[in-house]
Amino acid sequence: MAARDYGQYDGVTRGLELVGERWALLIVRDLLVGPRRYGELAAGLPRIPSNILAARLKELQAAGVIRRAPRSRIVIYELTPYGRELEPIVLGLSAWGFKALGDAREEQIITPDAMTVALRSAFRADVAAGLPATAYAAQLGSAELRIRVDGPALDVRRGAGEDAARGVDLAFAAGPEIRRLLSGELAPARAIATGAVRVLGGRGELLDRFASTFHLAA
Amino acid sequence: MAARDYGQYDGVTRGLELVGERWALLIVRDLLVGPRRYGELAAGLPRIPSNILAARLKELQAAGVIRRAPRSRIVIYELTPYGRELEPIVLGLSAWGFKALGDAREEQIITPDAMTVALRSAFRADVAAGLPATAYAAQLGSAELRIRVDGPALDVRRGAGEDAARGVDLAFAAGPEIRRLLSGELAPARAIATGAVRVLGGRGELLDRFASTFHLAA
DNA sequence: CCGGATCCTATTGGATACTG
DNA sequence: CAGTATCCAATAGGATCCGG
Repeated sequence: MAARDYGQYDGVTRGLELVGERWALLIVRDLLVGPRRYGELAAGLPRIPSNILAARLKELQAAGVIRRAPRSRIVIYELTPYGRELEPIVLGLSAWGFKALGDAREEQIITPDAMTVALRSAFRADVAAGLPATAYAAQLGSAELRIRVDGPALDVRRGAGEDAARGVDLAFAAGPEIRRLLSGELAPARAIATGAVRVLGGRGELLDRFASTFHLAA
Repeated sequence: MAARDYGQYDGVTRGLELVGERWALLIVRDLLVGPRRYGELAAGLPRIPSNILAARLKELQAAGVIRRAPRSRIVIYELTPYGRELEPIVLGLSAWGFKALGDAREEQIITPDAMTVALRSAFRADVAAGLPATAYAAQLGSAELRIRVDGPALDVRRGAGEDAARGVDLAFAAGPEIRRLLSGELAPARAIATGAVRVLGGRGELLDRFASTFHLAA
Protein backbone atom coordinates (compact mmCIF):
# COMPACT_ATOMS: atom_id res chain seq x y z
CA MET A 1 0.00 0.00 0.00
CA ALA A 2 2.46 2.56 1.16
CA ALA A 3 5.29 1.47 -1.03
CA ARG A 4 4.97 0.70 -4.66
CA ASP A 5 5.11 -3.00 -5.11
CA TYR A 6 7.10 -5.10 -7.50
CA GLY A 7 4.37 -7.43 -8.65
CA GLN A 8 6.09 -10.53 -7.40
CA TYR A 9 5.26 -12.96 -4.68
CA ASP A 10 8.41 -13.76 -2.75
CA GLY A 11 10.29 -12.85 0.38
CA VAL A 12 12.92 -10.57 -1.08
CA THR A 13 10.30 -8.53 -2.87
CA ARG A 14 8.13 -8.33 0.22
CA GLY A 15 11.09 -7.33 2.33
CA LEU A 16 11.94 -4.54 -0.06
CA GLU A 17 8.37 -3.34 -0.02
CA LEU A 18 8.63 -3.01 3.74
CA VAL A 19 12.10 -1.53 4.21
CA GLY A 20 13.38 -0.87 0.71
CA GLU A 21 12.32 2.73 0.38
CA ARG A 22 14.93 5.40 0.55
CA TRP A 23 15.99 6.21 4.14
CA ALA A 24 13.95 3.39 5.67
CA LEU A 25 16.84 1.10 6.53
CA LEU A 26 18.82 4.00 8.00
CA ILE A 27 15.96 4.65 10.39
CA VAL A 28 16.06 0.99 11.31
CA ARG A 29 19.81 1.20 11.74
CA ASP A 30 19.52 3.99 14.27
CA LEU A 31 16.67 2.32 16.11
CA LEU A 32 18.78 -0.82 16.44
CA VAL A 33 20.92 1.21 18.82
CA GLY A 34 17.95 2.14 20.94
CA PRO A 35 14.54 3.84 20.98
CA ARG A 36 14.68 7.35 19.59
CA ARG A 37 12.54 10.43 19.48
CA TYR A 38 11.55 12.09 16.24
CA GLY A 39 14.08 14.82 16.77
CA GLU A 40 16.85 12.39 17.58
CA LEU A 41 16.19 10.49 14.39
CA ALA A 42 16.21 13.74 12.45
CA ALA A 43 19.52 14.68 14.07
CA GLY A 44 21.04 11.32 13.18
CA LEU A 45 19.90 11.66 9.58
CA PRO A 46 20.80 15.27 8.92
CA ARG A 47 19.82 15.29 5.29
CA ILE A 48 16.42 13.69 5.56
CA PRO A 49 13.58 16.09 4.84
CA SER A 50 11.12 16.15 7.69
CA ASN A 51 8.22 15.16 5.50
CA ILE A 52 10.08 12.09 4.37
CA LEU A 53 10.99 11.14 7.91
CA ALA A 54 7.38 11.50 8.95
CA ALA A 55 6.23 9.45 5.98
CA ARG A 56 8.74 6.67 6.62
CA LEU A 57 7.83 6.47 10.27
CA LYS A 58 4.22 5.95 9.31
CA GLU A 59 5.04 3.35 6.70
CA LEU A 60 7.34 1.44 9.00
CA GLN A 61 4.66 1.42 11.65
CA ALA A 62 2.10 0.16 9.17
CA ALA A 63 4.59 -2.51 8.16
CA GLY A 64 4.96 -3.65 11.75
CA VAL A 65 8.67 -2.83 11.81
CA ILE A 66 8.54 -0.02 14.35
CA ARG A 67 6.02 1.32 16.85
CA ARG A 68 5.54 4.27 19.12
CA ALA A 69 6.61 3.17 22.55
CA PRO A 70 3.51 2.51 24.61
CA ARG A 71 2.86 4.17 27.96
CA SER A 72 5.34 6.91 27.32
CA ARG A 73 4.28 10.48 27.73
CA ILE A 74 6.54 11.68 24.98
CA VAL A 75 6.67 10.21 21.50
CA ILE A 76 9.36 7.57 21.21
CA TYR A 77 9.91 5.22 18.30
CA GLU A 78 11.29 1.76 18.77
CA LEU A 79 11.64 -1.42 16.78
CA THR A 80 9.05 -4.13 17.15
CA PRO A 81 10.34 -7.67 17.70
CA TYR A 82 9.84 -8.21 13.98
CA GLY A 83 11.84 -5.10 13.21
CA ARG A 84 14.62 -6.23 15.48
CA GLU A 85 14.97 -9.33 13.36
CA LEU A 86 16.51 -7.07 10.75
CA GLU A 87 19.62 -6.76 12.86
CA PRO A 88 21.71 -9.44 11.13
CA ILE A 89 20.71 -8.04 7.77
CA VAL A 90 21.67 -4.49 8.69
CA LEU A 91 24.91 -5.63 10.27
CA GLY A 92 25.66 -7.68 7.20
CA LEU A 93 25.01 -4.71 4.96
CA SER A 94 27.19 -2.60 7.22
CA ALA A 95 30.11 -4.99 6.87
CA TRP A 96 29.54 -5.35 3.15
CA GLY A 97 29.26 -1.64 2.50
CA PHE A 98 32.26 -0.93 4.67
CA LYS A 99 34.46 -2.65 2.16
CA ALA A 100 33.43 -0.17 -0.47
CA LEU A 101 34.06 2.89 1.66
CA GLY A 102 36.63 5.16 0.17
CA ASP A 103 38.02 8.17 1.91
CA ALA A 104 35.44 10.38 3.48
CA ARG A 105 34.35 13.35 1.49
CA GLU A 106 34.17 16.69 3.18
CA GLU A 107 30.42 16.76 3.58
CA GLN A 108 30.12 13.23 4.91
CA ILE A 109 29.51 12.97 8.59
CA ILE A 110 29.89 10.24 11.16
CA THR A 111 26.94 9.92 13.51
CA PRO A 112 27.04 8.16 16.86
CA ASP A 113 24.36 5.63 15.94
CA ALA A 114 25.94 4.79 12.63
CA MET A 115 29.28 4.30 14.30
CA THR A 116 27.75 2.14 16.98
CA VAL A 117 26.27 -0.15 14.36
CA ALA A 118 29.55 -0.17 12.47
CA LEU A 119 31.36 -1.29 15.60
CA ARG A 120 28.79 -3.99 16.21
CA SER A 121 29.24 -5.29 12.71
CA ALA A 122 33.00 -5.24 13.15
CA PHE A 123 32.97 -6.93 16.51
CA ARG A 124 34.76 -10.26 16.72
CA ALA A 125 33.14 -11.98 19.62
CA ASP A 126 35.37 -15.00 19.27
CA VAL A 127 38.51 -12.89 19.45
CA ALA A 128 37.19 -10.78 22.30
CA ALA A 129 36.30 -13.87 24.30
CA GLY A 130 39.97 -14.62 24.72
CA LEU A 131 40.96 -11.15 25.87
CA PRO A 132 40.62 -9.33 29.18
CA ALA A 133 37.63 -7.05 29.62
CA THR A 134 38.42 -3.62 28.28
CA ALA A 135 36.74 -0.24 28.28
CA TYR A 136 37.45 2.27 25.56
CA ALA A 137 36.37 5.84 25.04
CA ALA A 138 36.40 6.69 21.36
CA GLN A 139 35.86 10.06 19.80
CA LEU A 140 35.09 9.49 16.15
CA GLY A 141 34.27 12.65 14.37
CA SER A 142 31.45 14.13 16.36
CA ALA A 143 30.52 10.74 17.79
CA GLU A 144 31.74 10.11 21.29
CA LEU A 145 31.32 6.53 22.31
CA ARG A 146 32.02 4.52 25.36
CA ILE A 147 32.84 0.96 24.33
CA ARG A 148 32.94 -1.82 26.80
CA VAL A 149 34.07 -5.29 25.81
CA ASP A 150 33.67 -8.05 28.32
CA GLY A 151 34.37 -11.51 27.03
CA PRO A 152 32.14 -12.08 24.01
CA ALA A 153 29.80 -9.28 25.08
CA LEU A 154 29.89 -5.82 23.56
CA ASP A 155 28.26 -2.71 24.91
CA VAL A 156 28.45 0.61 23.12
CA ARG A 157 26.86 3.77 24.38
CA ARG A 158 27.10 7.44 23.77
CA GLY A 159 29.51 8.89 26.24
CA ALA A 160 30.04 12.33 27.61
CA GLY A 161 33.44 13.35 26.36
CA GLU A 162 35.09 14.48 29.57
CA ASP A 163 33.81 11.83 31.91
CA ALA A 164 34.26 9.09 29.39
CA ALA A 165 38.01 9.50 29.35
CA ARG A 166 38.16 8.67 33.01
CA GLY A 167 37.91 5.11 34.17
CA VAL A 168 38.58 3.60 30.78
CA ASP A 169 41.59 1.62 29.71
CA LEU A 170 42.12 3.63 26.58
CA ALA A 171 40.67 6.87 25.32
CA PHE A 172 41.39 7.92 21.78
CA ALA A 173 40.20 10.16 19.01
CA ALA A 174 40.16 9.57 15.29
CA GLY A 175 38.46 10.69 12.15
CA PRO A 176 37.46 8.73 9.08
CA GLU A 177 40.95 7.23 9.07
CA ILE A 178 39.54 4.84 11.61
CA ARG A 179 38.52 2.85 8.55
CA ARG A 180 42.09 1.93 7.73
CA LEU A 181 42.63 0.83 11.27
CA LEU A 182 39.59 -1.45 11.22
CA SER A 183 40.50 -2.90 7.86
CA GLY A 184 44.02 -3.69 8.96
CA GLU A 185 45.47 -1.41 6.32
CA LEU A 186 47.00 0.75 8.99
CA ALA A 187 48.79 -0.84 11.93
CA PRO A 188 47.83 0.54 15.35
CA ALA A 189 51.35 1.72 16.11
CA ARG A 190 51.55 3.57 12.84
CA ALA A 191 48.10 5.03 13.31
CA ILE A 192 49.32 6.65 16.48
CA ALA A 193 52.68 7.63 15.01
CA THR A 194 51.10 9.37 12.06
CA GLY A 195 48.49 11.07 14.17
CA ALA A 196 45.60 9.32 12.48
CA VAL A 197 44.63 8.15 15.95
CA ARG A 198 45.34 10.39 18.92
CA VAL A 199 45.61 8.81 22.33
CA LEU A 200 43.81 10.98 24.85
CA GLY A 201 44.36 8.82 27.89
CA GLY A 202 45.04 5.34 29.14
CA ARG A 203 47.48 2.90 27.64
CA GLY A 204 48.07 3.58 24.00
CA GLU A 205 49.28 0.08 23.32
CA LEU A 206 45.73 -1.13 23.88
CA LEU A 207 44.89 0.16 20.43
CA ASP A 208 46.29 -3.15 19.29
CA ARG A 209 43.68 -4.97 21.25
CA PHE A 210 41.02 -2.65 19.89
CA ALA A 211 42.08 -3.35 16.33
CA SER A 212 41.99 -7.10 16.80
CA THR A 213 38.63 -6.95 18.57
CA PHE A 214 37.04 -4.85 15.84
CA HIS A 215 37.92 -5.84 12.34
CA LEU A 216 36.32 -5.55 8.94
CA ALA A 217 38.22 -6.94 5.99
CA ALA A 218 38.82 -4.61 3.09
CA MET B 1 27.89 9.33 -8.10
CA ALA B 2 25.30 7.14 -9.70
CA ALA B 3 23.03 7.01 -6.74
CA ARG B 4 22.12 9.93 -4.60
CA ASP B 5 24.11 9.72 -1.47
CA TYR B 6 23.04 10.09 2.11
CA GLY B 7 25.82 12.35 3.31
CA GLN B 8 27.07 9.91 5.89
CA TYR B 9 30.26 7.97 6.18
CA ASP B 10 29.43 4.44 7.24
CA GLY B 11 28.93 0.97 5.88
CA VAL B 12 25.16 0.80 5.86
CA THR B 13 24.92 4.07 4.00
CA ARG B 14 27.55 3.01 1.51
CA GLY B 15 25.84 -0.31 1.00
CA LEU B 16 22.56 1.41 0.28
CA GLU B 17 24.23 3.72 -2.16
CA LEU B 18 25.45 0.67 -4.05
CA VAL B 19 22.42 -1.62 -3.97
CA GLY B 20 19.68 0.42 -2.33
CA GLU B 21 18.03 1.80 -5.42
CA ARG B 22 14.73 0.44 -6.47
CA TRP B 23 15.04 -2.90 -8.35
CA ALA B 24 18.77 -3.22 -7.71
CA LEU B 25 18.59 -5.96 -5.12
CA LEU B 26 16.12 -7.92 -7.23
CA ILE B 27 18.64 -7.96 -10.04
CA VAL B 28 21.21 -9.23 -7.56
CA ARG B 29 18.73 -11.83 -6.36
CA ASP B 30 18.29 -13.24 -9.83
CA LEU B 31 22.00 -13.16 -10.57
CA LEU B 32 22.62 -15.13 -7.40
CA VAL B 33 20.97 -18.03 -9.17
CA GLY B 34 23.30 -17.75 -12.12
CA PRO B 35 24.56 -15.48 -14.90
CA ARG B 36 21.75 -14.02 -16.95
CA ARG B 37 21.27 -12.21 -20.19
CA TYR B 38 19.55 -8.87 -20.41
CA GLY B 39 16.40 -10.46 -21.74
CA GLU B 40 16.38 -13.11 -19.04
CA LEU B 41 16.61 -10.47 -16.36
CA ALA B 42 13.81 -8.54 -17.99
CA ALA B 43 11.71 -11.70 -18.08
CA GLY B 44 12.35 -12.37 -14.40
CA LEU B 45 11.37 -8.82 -13.49
CA PRO B 46 8.30 -8.40 -15.64
CA ARG B 47 7.41 -4.97 -14.39
CA ILE B 48 10.77 -3.30 -14.70
CA PRO B 49 10.90 -0.74 -17.50
CA SER B 50 13.75 -1.43 -19.86
CA ASN B 51 15.35 1.95 -19.28
CA ILE B 52 15.48 1.31 -15.56
CA LEU B 53 16.95 -2.13 -16.06
CA ALA B 54 19.59 -0.66 -18.32
CA ALA B 55 20.36 2.09 -15.81
CA ARG B 56 20.64 -0.34 -12.90
CA LEU B 57 22.92 -2.65 -14.82
CA LYS B 58 25.25 0.25 -15.47
CA GLU B 59 25.19 1.44 -11.89
CA LEU B 60 25.79 -2.03 -10.51
CA GLN B 61 28.71 -2.45 -12.84
CA ALA B 62 30.16 0.89 -11.78
CA ALA B 63 29.68 -0.21 -8.18
CA GLY B 64 31.64 -3.40 -8.80
CA VAL B 65 28.69 -5.60 -7.92
CA ILE B 66 28.13 -7.13 -11.35
CA ARG B 67 30.05 -7.36 -14.58
CA ARG B 68 29.54 -8.44 -18.14
CA ALA B 69 30.95 -11.91 -18.42
CA PRO B 70 34.29 -11.72 -20.17
CA ARG B 71 35.15 -13.73 -23.29
CA SER B 72 31.52 -14.37 -24.10
CA ARG B 73 30.24 -13.51 -27.53
CA ILE B 74 26.83 -12.61 -26.24
CA VAL B 75 26.18 -10.19 -23.41
CA ILE B 76 25.86 -11.96 -20.10
CA TYR B 77 25.69 -10.37 -16.68
CA GLU B 78 27.08 -12.03 -13.60
CA LEU B 79 27.94 -11.10 -10.07
CA THR B 80 31.48 -10.18 -9.21
CA PRO B 81 33.01 -11.88 -6.16
CA TYR B 82 32.10 -8.75 -4.23
CA GLY B 83 28.54 -8.94 -5.45
CA ARG B 84 28.31 -12.57 -4.46
CA GLU B 85 29.07 -11.56 -0.91
CA LEU B 86 25.56 -10.15 -0.82
CA GLU B 87 24.19 -13.66 -0.73
CA PRO B 88 23.70 -13.94 3.04
CA ILE B 89 22.08 -10.53 3.08
CA VAL B 90 19.68 -11.34 0.28
CA LEU B 91 18.85 -14.71 1.80
CA GLY B 92 18.31 -13.05 5.14
CA LEU B 93 15.98 -10.51 3.59
CA SER B 94 14.20 -13.32 1.81
CA ALA B 95 13.53 -15.14 5.07
CA TRP B 96 12.57 -11.93 6.83
CA GLY B 97 10.22 -10.76 4.13
CA PHE B 98 8.69 -14.19 3.82
CA LYS B 99 7.20 -13.81 7.26
CA ALA B 100 5.28 -10.78 6.09
CA LEU B 101 3.89 -12.42 2.97
CA GLY B 102 0.15 -12.51 2.96
CA ASP B 103 -1.88 -14.33 0.40
CA ALA B 104 -0.83 -13.70 -3.15
CA ARG B 105 -2.75 -11.08 -5.02
CA GLU B 106 -3.95 -11.86 -8.47
CA GLU B 107 -1.29 -9.86 -10.30
CA GLN B 108 1.60 -11.19 -8.28
CA ILE B 109 3.73 -13.72 -10.03
CA ILE B 110 6.22 -16.33 -8.92
CA THR B 111 9.38 -16.40 -10.98
CA PRO B 112 11.79 -19.32 -11.11
CA ASP B 113 14.75 -17.30 -9.84
CA ALA B 114 12.80 -15.78 -6.98
CA MET B 115 11.55 -19.21 -5.98
CA THR B 116 15.04 -20.64 -6.16
CA VAL B 117 16.33 -18.00 -3.79
CA ALA B 118 13.35 -18.54 -1.51
CA LEU B 119 14.12 -22.23 -1.33
CA ARG B 120 17.75 -21.50 -0.58
CA SER B 121 16.77 -19.20 2.24
CA ALA B 122 14.40 -21.83 3.58
CA PHE B 123 16.86 -24.66 3.33
CA ARG B 124 17.78 -26.37 6.58
CA ALA B 125 21.15 -27.86 5.91
CA ASP B 126 21.34 -29.36 9.38
CA VAL B 127 18.01 -31.14 8.96
CA ALA B 128 18.82 -32.27 5.44
CA ALA B 129 22.13 -33.69 6.57
CA GLY B 130 20.30 -36.36 8.51
CA LEU B 131 18.01 -37.40 5.69
CA PRO B 132 18.52 -39.55 2.61
CA ALA B 133 19.32 -37.77 -0.64
CA THR B 134 16.14 -36.75 -2.38
CA ALA B 135 15.21 -35.27 -5.71
CA TYR B 136 12.05 -33.24 -6.14
CA ALA B 137 10.38 -31.71 -9.12
CA ALA B 138 8.28 -28.73 -8.11
CA GLN B 139 5.94 -26.75 -10.25
CA LEU B 140 5.25 -23.51 -8.45
CA GLY B 141 3.14 -21.19 -10.44
CA SER B 142 4.98 -20.83 -13.70
CA ALA B 143 8.26 -21.84 -12.10
CA GLU B 144 9.32 -25.39 -12.69
CA LEU B 145 12.22 -26.41 -10.54
CA ARG B 146 14.25 -29.49 -10.09
CA ILE B 147 15.41 -29.66 -6.50
CA ARG B 148 18.09 -32.02 -5.40
CA VAL B 149 19.02 -32.38 -1.76
CA ASP B 150 22.03 -34.48 -0.92
CA GLY B 151 23.14 -34.33 2.66
CA PRO B 152 23.71 -30.70 3.56
CA ALA B 153 24.02 -29.72 -0.11
CA LEU B 154 21.22 -28.14 -2.08
CA ASP B 155 20.98 -27.79 -5.81
CA VAL B 156 18.08 -26.07 -7.50
CA ARG B 157 17.75 -25.67 -11.20
CA ARG B 158 15.10 -24.87 -13.70
CA GLY B 159 13.62 -28.04 -14.97
CA ALA B 160 11.76 -29.03 -18.07
CA GLY B 161 8.33 -29.98 -16.85
CA GLU B 162 7.86 -33.36 -18.49
CA ASP B 163 11.32 -34.74 -18.07
CA ALA B 164 11.65 -33.38 -14.57
CA ALA B 165 8.88 -35.58 -13.28
CA ARG B 166 10.82 -38.66 -14.25
CA GLY B 167 13.63 -39.88 -12.11
CA VAL B 168 12.68 -37.82 -9.08
CA ASP B 169 11.42 -39.09 -5.78
CA LEU B 170 8.52 -36.71 -5.70
CA ALA B 171 6.97 -34.43 -8.26
CA PHE B 172 4.37 -31.94 -7.15
CA ALA B 173 2.63 -28.76 -8.13
CA ALA B 174 1.45 -25.90 -5.96
CA GLY B 175 0.60 -22.26 -6.13
CA PRO B 176 1.17 -19.51 -3.60
CA GLU B 177 -0.28 -21.84 -0.97
CA ILE B 178 3.21 -23.27 -0.84
CA ARG B 179 3.80 -20.52 1.69
CA ARG B 180 1.62 -22.20 4.28
CA LEU B 181 3.41 -25.44 3.74
CA LEU B 182 6.83 -23.85 4.27
CA SER B 183 5.69 -21.97 7.33
CA GLY B 184 4.27 -25.08 8.91
CA GLU B 185 0.80 -23.60 8.97
CA LEU B 186 -0.43 -26.33 6.68
CA ALA B 187 0.57 -29.92 7.32
CA PRO B 188 1.82 -31.82 4.27
CA ALA B 189 -0.93 -34.41 4.48
CA ARG B 190 -3.57 -31.72 4.63
CA ALA B 191 -1.95 -29.80 1.82
CA ILE B 192 -2.41 -32.82 -0.39
CA ALA B 193 -5.89 -33.58 0.92
CA THR B 194 -7.13 -30.07 0.26
CA GLY B 195 -5.52 -29.91 -3.14
CA ALA B 196 -3.22 -27.04 -2.21
CA VAL B 197 -0.42 -29.34 -3.29
CA ARG B 198 -1.00 -31.78 -6.10
CA VAL B 199 1.22 -34.82 -6.33
CA LEU B 200 2.18 -35.42 -9.94
CA GLY B 201 4.41 -38.41 -9.40
CA GLY B 202 6.57 -40.29 -6.99
CA ARG B 203 5.80 -40.91 -3.37
CA GLY B 204 3.46 -38.32 -1.95
CA GLU B 205 4.51 -39.00 1.60
CA LEU B 206 7.87 -37.44 0.78
CA LEU B 207 6.18 -34.07 0.99
CA ASP B 208 6.77 -34.47 4.71
CA ARG B 209 10.48 -34.62 4.13
CA PHE B 210 10.27 -31.65 1.83
CA ALA B 211 8.49 -29.60 4.45
CA SER B 212 11.03 -30.40 7.13
CA THR B 213 13.94 -29.73 4.80
CA PHE B 214 12.56 -26.36 3.72
CA HIS B 215 11.11 -24.28 6.47
CA LEU B 216 10.57 -20.61 7.16
CA ALA B 217 8.88 -19.66 10.38
CA ALA B 218 5.85 -17.44 10.16
C1' DC C 1 10.79 23.32 21.68
C1' DC C 2 8.89 18.95 19.71
C1' DG C 3 6.51 16.57 16.20
C1' DG C 4 5.10 16.97 12.54
C1' DA C 5 2.08 19.15 8.07
C1' DT C 6 2.22 22.04 3.74
C1' DC C 7 3.86 23.97 -0.38
C1' DC C 8 6.65 24.04 -4.22
C1' DT C 9 10.48 22.51 -7.06
C1' DA C 10 13.90 19.17 -8.69
C1' DT C 11 14.84 14.32 -9.68
C1' DT C 12 13.63 9.66 -10.46
C1' DG C 13 10.99 6.17 -11.91
C1' DG C 14 7.39 4.24 -15.19
C1' DA C 15 5.18 3.35 -19.79
C1' DT C 16 5.79 3.13 -24.38
C1' DA C 17 7.96 3.71 -28.70
C1' DC C 18 11.94 3.23 -31.25
C1' DT C 19 16.77 1.91 -33.04
C1' DG C 20 21.57 -0.36 -34.12
C1' DC D 1 18.26 -9.00 -28.63
C1' DA D 2 20.02 -5.24 -26.07
C1' DG D 3 19.39 -1.48 -25.17
C1' DT D 4 17.86 4.44 -26.12
C1' DA D 5 14.74 8.21 -26.37
C1' DT D 6 10.79 10.54 -25.00
C1' DC D 7 7.29 12.07 -22.17
C1' DC D 8 4.47 11.89 -18.00
C1' DA D 9 3.58 10.54 -13.17
C1' DA D 10 5.34 9.77 -8.68
C1' DT D 11 8.87 10.71 -5.05
C1' DA D 12 12.40 13.09 -2.85
C1' DG D 13 14.37 17.55 -1.41
C1' DG D 14 14.11 22.06 0.76
C1' DA D 15 11.98 25.77 3.09
C1' DT D 16 8.48 27.19 5.83
C1' DC D 17 4.58 26.95 8.79
C1' DC D 18 1.66 25.27 12.62
C1' DG D 19 -0.51 23.27 16.86
C1' DG D 20 0.26 21.43 21.59
